[in-house]
Parts: sequence; structure tokens; C-alpha cells
Amino acid sequence: MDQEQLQADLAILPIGTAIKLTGLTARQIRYYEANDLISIARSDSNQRLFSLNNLQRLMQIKRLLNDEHHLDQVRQLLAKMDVDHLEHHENRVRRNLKDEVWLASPFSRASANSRQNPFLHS
DNA sequence: GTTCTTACA
DNA sequence: TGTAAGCA
Repeated sequence: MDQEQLQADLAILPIGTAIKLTGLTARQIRYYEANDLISIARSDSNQRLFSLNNLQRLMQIKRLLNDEHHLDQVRQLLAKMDVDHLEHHENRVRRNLKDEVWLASPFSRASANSRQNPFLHS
């Protein structure tokens, strides 16, 4: 995970900021969370902590509800999107692992010239 | 002052 | 969905 994603996942913003940036009310945000449309981090004192990704998702929920969708439909739609993203992420991890195994293998040029090649030094 | 939960109009 | 009560 790169630094951009890391910062986008950093949950540090209070609900007051989320309210101003999304245009939603605290009531709505808490209602969406209670109905599993979004998962929001909590502080030690049980206060909600929002990340940039949280805000983006809240605005997405806001847009979807304004169109045609009902709460149940939005929940299922977002749930499926989450599954897809997870699968893509897992696939990416598998590709990276596969590449690393190849690069570390004795059949790879990178391995033959690598400082970490166990066959070169001692 | 802000946020949280619960409950009622 | 808004709002008030009582806490943290």
C-alpha cells in the first residue's frame, strides 16, 4: 500500500468536519453507519474518526440516495463494490508475490546479480 | 464546546 | 428526520 492510500485511510477527522465537507447532518451520517452503508473508526473515547476515504464514500452515498436508490439498494451496491475491490487487491498481492518469488529464484538474472544471492557469497 | 447514545414528536 | 436529555 502506497503513501497516498495510507493517508486517505488515516482516520483523524471529527464528525464536525465530516458534516461541513459532505453537507450531511450528524443524524444522517450516524444513520448510514448504523445501517452498514459505511464503517467509521472510533477513538479511545468512542468518538468517530473520519478518513478521506470515509468522506468520499459518504458523498457517494449522498449522490446515490438523491437519484433513485433506497437505503437497502445502496447498501447492497456498495457491498458488492467492496467485494470487487477486495478481489482486485488480492489479485495484485498475488501478482507481486509471484514476481518476487521469480526474482529471488536462481533462474532469474536479478537473483544471479543480487547481493542476496545465497550461491554467491559463502 | 463537541460528540455520543437513547428516546420521543 | 429533527431535537432534547444526560454523559464523557
